Amino acid sequence: MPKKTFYNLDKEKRTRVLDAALEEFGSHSFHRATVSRIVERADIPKGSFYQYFESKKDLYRHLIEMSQEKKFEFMKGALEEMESEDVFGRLRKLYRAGFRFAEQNPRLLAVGQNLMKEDAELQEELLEESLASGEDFIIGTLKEGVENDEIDPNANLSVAASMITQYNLKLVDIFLGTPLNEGAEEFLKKIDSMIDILKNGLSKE
Amino acid sequence: MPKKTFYNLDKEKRTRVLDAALEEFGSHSFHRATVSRIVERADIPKGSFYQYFESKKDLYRHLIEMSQEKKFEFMKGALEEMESEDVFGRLRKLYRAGFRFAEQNPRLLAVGQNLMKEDAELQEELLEESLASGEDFIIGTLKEGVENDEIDPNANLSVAASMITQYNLKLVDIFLGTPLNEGAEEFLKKIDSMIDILKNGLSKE
Amino acid sequence: MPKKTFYNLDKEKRTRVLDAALEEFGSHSFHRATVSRIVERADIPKGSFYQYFESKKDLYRHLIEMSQEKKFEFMKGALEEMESEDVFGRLRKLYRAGFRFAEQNPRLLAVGQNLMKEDAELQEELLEESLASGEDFIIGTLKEGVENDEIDPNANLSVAASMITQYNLKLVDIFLGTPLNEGAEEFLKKIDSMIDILKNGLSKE
Amino acid sequence: MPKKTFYNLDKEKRTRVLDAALEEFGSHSFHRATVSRIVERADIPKGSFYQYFESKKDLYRHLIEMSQEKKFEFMKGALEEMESEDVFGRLRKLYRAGFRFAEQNPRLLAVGQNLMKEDAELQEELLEESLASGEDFIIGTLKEGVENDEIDPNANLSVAASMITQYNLKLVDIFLGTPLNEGAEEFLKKIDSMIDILKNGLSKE
DNA sequence: GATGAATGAGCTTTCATTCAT
DNA sequence: TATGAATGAAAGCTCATTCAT
Repeated sequence: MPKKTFYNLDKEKRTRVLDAALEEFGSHSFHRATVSRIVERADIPKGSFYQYFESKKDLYRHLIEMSQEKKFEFMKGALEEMESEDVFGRLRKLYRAGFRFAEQNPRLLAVGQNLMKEDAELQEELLEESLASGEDFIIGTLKEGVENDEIDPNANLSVAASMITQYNLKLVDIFLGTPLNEGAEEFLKKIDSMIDILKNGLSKE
Repeated sequence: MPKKTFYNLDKEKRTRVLDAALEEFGSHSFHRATVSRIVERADIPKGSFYQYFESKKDLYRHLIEMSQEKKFEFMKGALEEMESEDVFGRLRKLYRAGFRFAEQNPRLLAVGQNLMKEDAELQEELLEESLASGEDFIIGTLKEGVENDEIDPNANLSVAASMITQYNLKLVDIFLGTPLNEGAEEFLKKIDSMIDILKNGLSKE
Repeated sequence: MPKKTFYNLDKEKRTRVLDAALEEFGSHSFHRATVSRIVERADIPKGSFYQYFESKKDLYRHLIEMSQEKKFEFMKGALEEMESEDVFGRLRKLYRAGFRFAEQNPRLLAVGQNLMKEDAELQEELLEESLASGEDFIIGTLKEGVENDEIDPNANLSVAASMITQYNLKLVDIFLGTPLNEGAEEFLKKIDSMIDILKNGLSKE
Repeated sequence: MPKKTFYNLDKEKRTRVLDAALEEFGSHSFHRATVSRIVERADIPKGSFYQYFESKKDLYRHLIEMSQEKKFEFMKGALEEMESEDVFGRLRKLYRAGFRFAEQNPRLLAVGQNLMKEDAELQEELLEESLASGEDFIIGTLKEGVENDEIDPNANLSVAASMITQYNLKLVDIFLGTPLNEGAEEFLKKIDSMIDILKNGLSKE
């Protein structure tokens, strides 16, 4: 956790620091990111950095948590209006909500994506249970599909969920411009195509 | 490219160096891998390293290329006997061949997997077109499926191909023991499940 | 010397600061003690610290002087009732009084002991003449023993006095639990043994 | 242990590094000693330091061990010719030998003396059993005195041994010029006086 | 060509003290 | 006078690469 000195900072400076950190951790892995570049970009003395944060990891963890909270907050709305839909309609809405979140918080997305490429060790340390929970949520949703006769009860839901989360990584990479940043339309079409493939692939009959 | 001095080395030494490098780049990302550990493990002087290679990256690039060639060589056989099958049967065989390759070359696999987690920048530099080419091959195969009336011509083949390659990353992670190393059987079952989902998902009608 | 702002503080706060300082300098050498920990423990702002004291050393010096005064005050009583005894009886009482002081002011003792392990430079700066004066007092006492025919006039009193003060350091270390904190009884027995050895060692005949 | 690169250095440079280290650790405690000053004095790049040693502590440990070995080597001779003497004669010779060693290796002495003023933790880590063994050796010698009827069997040998080792610290301080460096004669007289006091103090009758 | 020592920029972190309000 | 953020020099250490023999 950042020290309270950080929260006592005036908002402009706090923002400057967070922006510099997002920029740094969005474009470098945790280990390659440097405090020196962050303080330089934020235009604060290096000593100040350690007045605000315990360590480089402290700041990183803060960013990750911020990102998760923000995304959770954002997704809550989407999740509520999903209730009525069938299971694939819900997944589609979930993805579209994710896309809107990404549009509004591209750097947060980049930080998270970089974390996904880190040591398993670091991931576990920072994400704790939340890593698995993403896939578990998908599996849960698919199970409801089975109960509603939308999904073949013999389908391997665990594999399907992995396919979804893995393809999501690809989407994020694409979104972040790796290798190329396509337009929103193109993007939403990809989401729909994936959902359609899975819908057909898993549906009863 | 390694310098010609490297190729002048007797085979035993060359192997020792490559083995040490595989070990290092298989267990560390490019940036965290150190030349010191490689030369120590290979039991060669540090100066020699730079007689053989231009730089750390030079060796890394060589490993990546070697790995790709070796895999290509290995897959050629599998590809030939795939001719007769239908498209999903071929994909299944492709994956099973990939699995056998992985079993025989786990460290090569690890190096490649680590590269997938690197900076986009580094990936582009080292993989050049070959990154896309893997996906292109899948797309080509799927296209044949369309022509043979096995696949719905309206299906988004590019998305399907991405789903396949992305899920492959997951399989490799599982294979390499992250997060858990399951038995071969379990493994092949996952492959089959994925193929089945896609088969249903993409098939005409 | 502390600034007058320190003396303007209400007693409770002043005590809090001194306690925090005793704790810190009792458990760390001067150089390893940190102002940050002191202000944190005393629950005062860091800026205030420098309102009260010129520097870390200023506070340290104050503590040392306080400690010496307090000990001197304490010992005065013991010294008075020693008059009637022979010289070794007096030394014994001196030590026992020192032991009681230690029991009542263990942290003061620890601070002093830590100082004894500092750079000679720092010691000289802070202790000035008082270092020697302890030994001089012992020598004075021994001289009286010579005059009273209790001590051999040829004995090297300076060496004897050093032996006493040096052994005292050992006792303090033991007392402070380094390497092991024995019971009071054991402790007093050691004092007696030392006195006995010296008594025999120095006595006439 | 220093790395083998250190031992491969030409003697002049190796000496320069060791001299710089002795100078640094002789005049500063382990924690206050800095690698920067050492490399500056030795006139080597900082990177080289870490080619030669694992860490600051590695070098320090080496110095301590060197010092102990050297002293042990030196003392062996003295110990042998002590056989014939009575117990106090032996202690006297021991001290005189120690003094000669000090004269020839004053900086080694200073390093050791600084270590005695360190954290108990650091001492234990670096000295392991050898710390206690010094006092044990003295006790053993005194015990022989008891067996030979030279020492009162009721004497507290443990206290006597502590007095000896503690006074030794004082002697070393004096020798190293803290507070003042006296002549050799004066010095030897102090040793004799201490031995005499103990001899009388412990002798039977 | 082989060797292994030399190099130095850069890393994260600490902390006494000063500054600005 | 009180406050707590600002500061920057300095610490130990790493490592890819170059240099000298």
